[in-house]
Amino acid sequence: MAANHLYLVDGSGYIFRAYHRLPPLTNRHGVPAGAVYGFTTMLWKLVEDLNKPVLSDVEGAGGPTHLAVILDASSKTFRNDMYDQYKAHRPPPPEDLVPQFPLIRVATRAFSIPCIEEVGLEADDIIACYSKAALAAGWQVTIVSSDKDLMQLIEPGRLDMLDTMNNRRLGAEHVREKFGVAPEQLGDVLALMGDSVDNVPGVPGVGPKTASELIQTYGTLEAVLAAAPEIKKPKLRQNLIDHADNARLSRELVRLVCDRPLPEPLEALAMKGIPPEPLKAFLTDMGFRSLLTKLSGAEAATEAIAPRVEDAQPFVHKDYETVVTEADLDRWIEAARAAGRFAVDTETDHVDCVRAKLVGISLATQPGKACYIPLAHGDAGDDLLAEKPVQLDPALVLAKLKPLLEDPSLLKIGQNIKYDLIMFRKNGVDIAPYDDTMLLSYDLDAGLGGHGMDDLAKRHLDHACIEFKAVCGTGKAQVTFDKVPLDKATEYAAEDADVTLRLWHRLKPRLGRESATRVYELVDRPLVPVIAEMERAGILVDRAELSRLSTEFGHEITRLEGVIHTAAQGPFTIGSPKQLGEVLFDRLGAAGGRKGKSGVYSTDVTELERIGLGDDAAAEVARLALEWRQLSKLKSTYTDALQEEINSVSGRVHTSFSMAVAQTGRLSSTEPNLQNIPIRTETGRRIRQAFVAPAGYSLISADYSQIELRLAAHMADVPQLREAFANGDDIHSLTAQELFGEVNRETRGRAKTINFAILYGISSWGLAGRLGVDRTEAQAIIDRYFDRFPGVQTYIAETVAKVRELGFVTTLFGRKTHLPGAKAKTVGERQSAERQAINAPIQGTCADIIKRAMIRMPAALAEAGLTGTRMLLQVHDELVFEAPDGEVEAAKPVILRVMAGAAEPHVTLSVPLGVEIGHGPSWGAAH
DNA sequence: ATTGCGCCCTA
DNA sequence: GTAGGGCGCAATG
Repeated sequence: MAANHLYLVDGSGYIFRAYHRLPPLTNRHGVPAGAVYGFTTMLWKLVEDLNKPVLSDVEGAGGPTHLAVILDASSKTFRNDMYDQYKAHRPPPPEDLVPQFPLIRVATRAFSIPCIEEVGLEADDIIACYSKAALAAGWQVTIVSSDKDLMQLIEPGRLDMLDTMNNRRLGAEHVREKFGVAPEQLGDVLALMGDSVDNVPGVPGVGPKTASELIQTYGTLEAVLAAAPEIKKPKLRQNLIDHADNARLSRELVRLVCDRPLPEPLEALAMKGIPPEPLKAFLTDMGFRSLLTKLSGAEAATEAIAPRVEDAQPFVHKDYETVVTEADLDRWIEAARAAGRFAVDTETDHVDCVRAKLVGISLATQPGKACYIPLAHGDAGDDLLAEKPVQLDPALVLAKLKPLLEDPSLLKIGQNIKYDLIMFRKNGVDIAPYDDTMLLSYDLDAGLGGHGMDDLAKRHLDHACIEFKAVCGTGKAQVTFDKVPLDKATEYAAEDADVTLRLWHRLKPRLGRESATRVYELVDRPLVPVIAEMERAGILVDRAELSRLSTEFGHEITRLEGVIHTAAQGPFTIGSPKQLGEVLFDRLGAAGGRKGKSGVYSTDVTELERIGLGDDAAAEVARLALEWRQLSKLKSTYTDALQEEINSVSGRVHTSFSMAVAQTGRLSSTEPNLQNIPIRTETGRRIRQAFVAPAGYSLISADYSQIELRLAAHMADVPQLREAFANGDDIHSLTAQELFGEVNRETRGRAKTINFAILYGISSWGLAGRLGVDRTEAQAIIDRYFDRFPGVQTYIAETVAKVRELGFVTTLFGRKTHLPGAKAKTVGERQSAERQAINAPIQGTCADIIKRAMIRMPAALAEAGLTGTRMLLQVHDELVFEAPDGEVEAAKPVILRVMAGAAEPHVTLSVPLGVEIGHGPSWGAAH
């Protein structure tokens, strides 16, 4: 006899998750409806399963015979009587989610499905009550939710949970995996760990891991509390003793109530099929055209208002293949050809791609269908791998893959494909054409979160990738990927390719819909091979010179230490802001002194300079400490560190440019950061002089002159500024003349500060601080600026209006920066977002323009026959080249032309782009 | 061994 | 007031 199977949908939980997972759609009335759309499709799928005996992916789990949606009726429940702080700090739901709550009830009614809520009970409790009743009647139960509190109810074979976003069944094994205990012990774990969102106190210092370990060791919460005095770790022991009451309270808070009378009898939840009305009316009203089409079985709607929701499939690591035979390799290559596009990922033995060796390659041809081709596992010989595993010959694999990876009719998809491009280039393979999911995400969602694979898998697939740490270990025990056994390596590497392919399916279709195609195709995607080549080239540094500077700085630092300790009447750690502050203010009695939030005196430059004006011991220490700070900064960050960064293979320094980190579209540089090499002080500039060209070569430095101000003049349409740039006039002098009626050193300096303040999103408070005037005076200056340059005021007003309305701003090339803070609750946060909104289009357009110049540069140099000239670095508005001495003079006009014309033809500026260029034996000399 | 903070280098 | 990365210290595990 087929047992009844009750499905209980956690409606409130679902809508919160759907809201954060799905795009912010609005229905045809302009009401936000993304979460409702998700909810509707989810119900649809559940209902469809009604007539299927078994869900395809789970053995024995049938579709529903009974179904209800459970909602929270009110925010106050009996738990608030127990503990008034319960859920007290939970932030209010987002503004565009609020109108969707009532629509959930409307949607449920449209399906003619019961919708149950009860005042004073949370949805979780109602679900518990129904679960208990149904189990008692011998029914199967499935709770449609992924809420951890509800996992307490799981009973093997009788009650499971369904995560519809992942299409994943959650059983006792899931609880065991996630919390290390059986479902019936979960309440004790949850009580110990607490929940910051619901404000369940738990025990301080006890997180999921410790809670799980304690319950695993002692069995129950009471047993843990009883054994507390014997626990070894002193802090944990004390916390358990001190907060035993909180733990018991938490236990009651997480306990689900299951003994209340049912609002509706079980039989009232029977599925009787879905009448076409009122469902059809609901779908029409909401404008869910694709679902409407499904319902009426008519022709496909030409343009559905909602995106097609990809059927989420679980990640099954055991299905990934390890390819070690030629026949298997051929089969995968054939599958990739047949698919027309596939994801590819390389595994290496080093993050540094100059030294890295290719260890393996993974491919994914369909979601869930991926393989790993190991090439060099166990080559080094080691303990983990007793003997070198059987693998295909790397040369053979590369020879077979080359036609595939270079086939112009096949799209290669990578996540941060710059790395793979470099690795394959080193092995004689030039991947083309390609897509990069990291850059797709960056161009769609900059400002909404990270763009690394783990971030994206979490955000779009609700999937936690296997951690690299879990495969290769961490710290001293860390091994390189070639030491990893093939089965583990396959799970990790193939998953990467699988995730990448699935992400591409989610992201690529959005590009056109969300107007990101232009910046992706015109700016970021074509930049990848250019940057790859710059990183591969690296720059030469004079190790001996850096070493000399290190020694020199070191001696001076030692000398200063002696003098400082004498003046301070005793030794202390000068590098510790805490100790320096205490010496200056408490021991030597310096006046003033402001403490930060961690209770430490501020000892930053402004503070030390202020103290240094005096003539007592504190002033002397402050002045000397400034010198000490400068030298130790230069030594530790530059002269010492840069020597370590010289690559043992190339003898040069290879930075890594991150293409998807900065919110505005800029690049960033790491390991080492070559975008913050000193230039402002004479001592600092000596470090720039250690960046050199090899014998017979020179370095060329070309930078845009005041590009951000020029772009502001164009974007805000300020005639005086535009003319001044066209005539080559001094822009700060002009501003001084307009604002103060006369130009001298002082007014020009103030005008310069104000011009920068505009670019950074002006505030009277901030400008006041910079100019050393009071707020009223700063505001008066701003008013005068707006009066003289009304276009600036309009630009700011329009930009702020735009970010408030749309939540993002755009550059002239269409690059978006999302600023969710513009809709934040606090004024401070909103104002901060507004300043970012004012700056991002300017800074971002500058980034777009120099990127366009970089993309065109290699071909322009090649066309001019300059085969020896290479672009090495980008520093936001500057490009650094290395050129044979014989090519320098010919290269300069090419570089100038490309940079000055970089916006054209896609963007036409009303101001010229000025470029300054110089060359010399070192970077310092080229300026 | 990892993490947050204060500080400071760049455009 | 914008955008970044990295160092040493001091407090965690």
